[in-house]
Amino acid sequence: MNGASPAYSDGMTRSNDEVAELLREYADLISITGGEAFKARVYERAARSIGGYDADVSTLDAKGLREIPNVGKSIAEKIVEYVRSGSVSEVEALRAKIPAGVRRLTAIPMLGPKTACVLYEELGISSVEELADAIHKERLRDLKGFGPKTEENILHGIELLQSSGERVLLDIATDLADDIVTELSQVTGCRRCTHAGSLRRFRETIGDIDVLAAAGTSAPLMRAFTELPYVSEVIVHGRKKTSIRTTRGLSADLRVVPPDSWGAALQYFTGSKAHNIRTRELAVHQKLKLSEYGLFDAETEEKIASETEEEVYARLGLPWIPPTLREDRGEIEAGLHDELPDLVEEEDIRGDLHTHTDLTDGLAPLEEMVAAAAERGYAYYAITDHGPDLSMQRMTDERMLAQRARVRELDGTYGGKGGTGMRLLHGVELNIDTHGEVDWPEEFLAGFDVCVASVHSHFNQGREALTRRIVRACENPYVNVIGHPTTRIIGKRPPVDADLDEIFAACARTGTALEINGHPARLDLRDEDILRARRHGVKFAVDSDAHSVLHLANIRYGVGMAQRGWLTRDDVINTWPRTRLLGFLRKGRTGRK
DNA sequence: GCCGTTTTCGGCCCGACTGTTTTCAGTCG
Repeated sequence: MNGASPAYSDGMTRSNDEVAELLREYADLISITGGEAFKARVYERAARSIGGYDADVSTLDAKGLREIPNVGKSIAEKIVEYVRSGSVSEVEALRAKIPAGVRRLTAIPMLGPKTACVLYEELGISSVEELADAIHKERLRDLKGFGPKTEENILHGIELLQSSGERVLLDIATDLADDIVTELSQVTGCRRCTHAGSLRRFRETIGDIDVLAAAGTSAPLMRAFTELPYVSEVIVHGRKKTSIRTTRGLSADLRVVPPDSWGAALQYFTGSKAHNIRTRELAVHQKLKLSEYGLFDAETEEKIASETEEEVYARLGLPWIPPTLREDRGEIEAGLHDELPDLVEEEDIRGDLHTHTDLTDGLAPLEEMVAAAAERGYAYYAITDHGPDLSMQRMTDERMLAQRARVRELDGTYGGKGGTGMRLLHGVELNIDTHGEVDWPEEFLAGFDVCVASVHSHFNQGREALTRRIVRACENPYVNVIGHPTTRIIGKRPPVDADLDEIFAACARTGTALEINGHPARLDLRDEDILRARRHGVKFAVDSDAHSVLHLANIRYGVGMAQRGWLTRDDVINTWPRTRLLGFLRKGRTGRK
């Protein structure tokens, strides 16, 4: 419930996303009407499976639908009904009983389905506004279980909801988490401290920061945590767990555990919730019990494993599962069959294929960017400033050729004797115009080592035109990488409405890589699209799209996204040795050296 | 309502914290 809803309205909702949202709503309505809890959970699970399923549910029959995990006879029938008629009678029946505003009440922190149900049935409250009004008129006083403190909490919750702390981007959350971990690590008695939660899993946006610490006594850590300079409010304050709200709009949880529980606690606190439920079920089936304190024999309570994550997973019959896979998207099954992917890691990245300099809209001169890239230990590095189509960048043939000459010189310095061995590629970020054409004719493009091509404008062209436009760019024999393929800006601009499967097929067919852009506001492609593209046999380029020296480090977020898309080194062209990469970049071109 | 190297029926994750209900339900992660 109250999961991550994107801050923008998504123009390209897939049938799967529509169905998933409908099932989530049904699950909430079951909870609110006092239905069986496990039934609601099944619908939530099915919603998640469908959202992450690669085939479009509107193209599947009942038999095909039932192959989706957690989808059985009943849910398959509902999906068929939805695809055929646009609605599901049983969902409509509950909608008729429970106004939409009642479900909305559960978005208030600390107000769940049970409370929403009581408020509606006893007082007829069916919107957040009515609830605030009722509290001010003291109408909640007569209800059993509602005291003055509860009223106060609800009012405060409404305030928070209305000034809603949006989920924040990965870099913002990372900075705050690093800061908290650094501070707490210095507290006397702190044996270990790290961040966990969705940040450790590299989710694209972060709702709150989870920090785990190991210590014999928790009090000094809890105190230090609540006394951090940017704490605006202490939400809960206990011996084992404390939650704060910060002035940076993010809240943070601290859990303190005994040092010998570290592994089990880290496993628990990393999540996801769905992954934890699956691992705990796995434990139950083996007559074990898994909690944040360890893996125990269910009967004797004897502790079996707890010190490291590896041990805990091993005793469940699983290899260690990388945090980026822990979303219950098949990683448990893959682990049981020893079929987990050997994920690409940041150290595997041999070079960045999409970066800018101050020749166009970057901040740093070529020499500084190249020096910083060499510092990162790259084996190769591409400079890809904008072409002339983005006219504000004032690019000309002459400027581009002059940059190339300088790149070749620097390549001699770095790649030659006495250099770091890093080889430079001269590239460009082309603009894909409304017809799928790019900035220069083929003769000029032939001079580049690598061409990234991206959509920068006319995002609302319509699905067919946009799809054709990007497919056309893939078919250009000089275009090697489609940059930030959906052009989304998280929280600001929705992804373009295009037929991604058609684009993925075109990329696979033409030998064009899809970019995984590591800029924290882009993260484009996102994880679910990567999973789908991978099944088409597409290759990927994980890039920083750096416009400054500092932003070269953003490639780590791209790697996080690639891992969430289950990618291995073989899937990512910029992990390849230079000769293999150059072979890929030659694409289908003829007559090129 | 789904699911099965302990089950086609009988199960369905686990613990912390809060407020108020003197023993626990609700919510969260």
